[in-house]
Amino acid sequence: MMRTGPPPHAAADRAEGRTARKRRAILAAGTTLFLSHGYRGTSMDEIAAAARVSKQTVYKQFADKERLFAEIVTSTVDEVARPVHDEVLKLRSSGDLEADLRRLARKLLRMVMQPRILQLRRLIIGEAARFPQLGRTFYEEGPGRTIAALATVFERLADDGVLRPGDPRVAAAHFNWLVMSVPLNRAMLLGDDTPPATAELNRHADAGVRAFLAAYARP
Amino acid sequence: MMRTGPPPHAAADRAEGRTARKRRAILAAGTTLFLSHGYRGTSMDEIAAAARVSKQTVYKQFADKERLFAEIVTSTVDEVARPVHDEVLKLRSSGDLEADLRRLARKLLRMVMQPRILQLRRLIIGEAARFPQLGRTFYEEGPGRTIAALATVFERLADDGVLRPGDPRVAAAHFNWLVMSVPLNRAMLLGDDTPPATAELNRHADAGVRAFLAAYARP
Amino acid sequence: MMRTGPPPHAAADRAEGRTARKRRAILAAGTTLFLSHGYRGTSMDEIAAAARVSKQTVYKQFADKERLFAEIVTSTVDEVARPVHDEVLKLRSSGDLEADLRRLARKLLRMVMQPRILQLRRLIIGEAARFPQLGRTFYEEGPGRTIAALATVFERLADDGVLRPGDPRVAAAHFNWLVMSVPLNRAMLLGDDTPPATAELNRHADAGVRAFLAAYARP
Amino acid sequence: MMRTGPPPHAAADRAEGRTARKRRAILAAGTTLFLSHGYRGTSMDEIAAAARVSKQTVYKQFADKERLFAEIVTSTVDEVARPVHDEVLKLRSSGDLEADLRRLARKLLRMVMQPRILQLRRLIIGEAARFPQLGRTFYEEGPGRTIAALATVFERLADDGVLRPGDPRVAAAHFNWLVMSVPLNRAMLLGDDTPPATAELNRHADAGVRAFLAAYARP
DNA sequence: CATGAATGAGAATTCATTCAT
DNA sequence: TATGAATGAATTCTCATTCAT
Repeated sequence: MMRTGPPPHAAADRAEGRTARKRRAILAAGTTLFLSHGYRGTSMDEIAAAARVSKQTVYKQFADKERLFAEIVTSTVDEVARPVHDEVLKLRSSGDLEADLRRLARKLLRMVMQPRILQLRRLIIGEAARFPQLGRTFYEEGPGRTIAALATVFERLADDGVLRPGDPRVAAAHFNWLVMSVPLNRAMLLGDDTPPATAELNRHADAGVRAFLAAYARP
Repeated sequence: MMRTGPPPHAAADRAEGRTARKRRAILAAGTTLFLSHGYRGTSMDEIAAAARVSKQTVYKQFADKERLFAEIVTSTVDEVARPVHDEVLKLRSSGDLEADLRRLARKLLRMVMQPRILQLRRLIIGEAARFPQLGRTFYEEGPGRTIAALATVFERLADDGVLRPGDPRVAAAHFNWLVMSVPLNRAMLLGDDTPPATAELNRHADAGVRAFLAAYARP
Repeated sequence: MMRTGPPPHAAADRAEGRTARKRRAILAAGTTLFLSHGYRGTSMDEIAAAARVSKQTVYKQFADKERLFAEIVTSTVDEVARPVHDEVLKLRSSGDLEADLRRLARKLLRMVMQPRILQLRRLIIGEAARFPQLGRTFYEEGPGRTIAALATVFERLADDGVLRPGDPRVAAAHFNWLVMSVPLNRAMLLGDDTPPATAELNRHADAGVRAFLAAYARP
Repeated sequence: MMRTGPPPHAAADRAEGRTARKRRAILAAGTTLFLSHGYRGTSMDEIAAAARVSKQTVYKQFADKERLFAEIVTSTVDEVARPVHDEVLKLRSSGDLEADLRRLARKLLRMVMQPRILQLRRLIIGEAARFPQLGRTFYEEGPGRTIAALATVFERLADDGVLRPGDPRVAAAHFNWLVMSVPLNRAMLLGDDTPPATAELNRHADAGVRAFLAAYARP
């Protein structure tokens, strides 16, 4: 938001900004509505009204509902996947592996259990038949990327003799799902997006890490 | 409703049977359609047509679409959950724990990855916001029940010194998701319901069992 | 309209008749509207309203607008083409060829210049790009059939030495268009469907016949 | 419109030229679109987009869609009618009347069967109810003018004893339609604008001329 | 009781035309 | 003057549900 350099002409800025601003408003309104009422449960009328924009403007910016949906989902995936992945990349061995993994697991779990991500996951799963590409994108940018990054780390730890030898991708996947599966599946199915108490999430994370280390750490 | 004269048993039976048959036809048609096109993607017209029944008949049997949907999902959950649970109950220690768990894991995974169950899970997740009760039912009759049954078994195994002591419900949940999470999450998101080759599923099951035993078996 | 034979059950008749009656009302309303405002100039709403029928009923009977249009045009073509063709078939040599042809020409021209047929032809030509099949049908059932029937007659007349030898289909086409082209093209383009006075039409018909005989009759 | 200061000729010229160029672009785009999709099948948006011009510019130049359409059709009629009429005017008796008429007939028929003219005729006929004036213009500048010019020629030929005496306008109309009707009506109805092979057109033209001469030439 | 029709609303999308910048 | 947004209605088609026969 901080501008360095010469300020552009005010008029041009306002002119160019208006379209962009409307576009962003449409995306924001659509995101909220799609996430909470699903693809078919959201009408283009509602989106236009929520964005305080005419229906024509919506259709001028996005060819049709499918494409608006795809764009919204894709960009939301990007938006929510990035911080998760960043967290994985921050993993550094400090000597105390359990503490490190526990910190990571807690962080990841808390992120993944955010209402927005739960809704997004539910939305994508519910529309996977109609929009398989979106599911693929979510998988690759989400769990796929996390597991791949963890695998790289675990491979080094195995080389260093900290973890047992074996396919690091299997270990990574097991780590990921040991930490997340219990609360995540529960949330997916129960439709309750208010995140559980941090303490509870931590318990799940810690239990997962404990099982993971018992299975994969060098004795 | 009042019958005068001798009720011809055969006729009454046939009459009642016809109603029941139509009811079943509606449920069957609705199941197929809801599973493949979702709640909003399926119209009452389509269901009536597919069941070769008039719309009035549908509305005579089921108050409205929501109730028809709920009944269909509930009974489908029952139908698919029972064999899974039966499988868990068959678990008996034969002395070779790894072989026993492996057999169970393979069996469970193959069941859970059936197209019908994948579709059902997706349907329920996608509609969890509108029909939270259905998600709860699915959870309780599905993973919840499996994990609870496993927990009972694992508790005994811990008492017998075969498994390490600890909360058996955590162990059961970890077992369940170690076996299923990788292929299940992939299938949920990729929207591909053609089940993976048995060999591949077996690999996932076996890897899950191996990790589970490494983590939870008494050394 | 006269009924011979046993009158059907009143109830069944009324019941079966209702759907058929509505269907006919839709076709009638659609015919009028399409003929006078064209395909795009007529809305399904208008048709339903004019037929005093709900939109649903229209869509239950006809899958979509295109198919309703095709059905209407096809059946109107049948309806208007039959009497024209019947007229051609009535042609009999009475010894006075000129009188026979003149009578036929006048009859045909008067029929072809009926407002309904002019409108139909205009409608089909205007939509020929979108509905080429309809144009083909009109051509085959209309001019095509007339010319083919005339060709058969002319062939016999040539064999009898009344007409000059030569391709009878060319002679038939020339007869047809010599009689019709002048008033027909004028009407097509001027958009005026009030038929010219009979006297004027007769002049066109007679002039066409005269030219035809001068060209094709044995001297 | 009032210019103050020294008018930079170049700039003014460029400015005026730009407007004119845009106007021509709009006309060109509209012509293509109207000819191929009809009046109602073409939107002002499409025209503006195809002309690479803003919608405002279109409305600045043409009051509304009807007027734009009328202008386009009128000018297209002018454009396509002129060469046809020029051809008629070139008719000179070379002593061999049949050869002269045959050459003219072939030329005329080939012109009239150009895709652009077929489309234009279809467009005008299809919209004759809404835009009768356009049909009148087309008729007068097209067949009307051709026939009138031919009539002048035929009158002289009759005076010279080459053609039989009689109303030269009737002879001219018969000539015109004997040559054109068969392929033209076929094309109008079948909606196929790819012109028939020249050889086929020539056959139609020659057959028309032959019949015309048999009917109208002095023996 | 079951069929077809009706209802009344709402979906996505498009249109011609006009403001506002 | 020209651009994008807005308007406001219309179009095709579908839906869940309810009468009427």
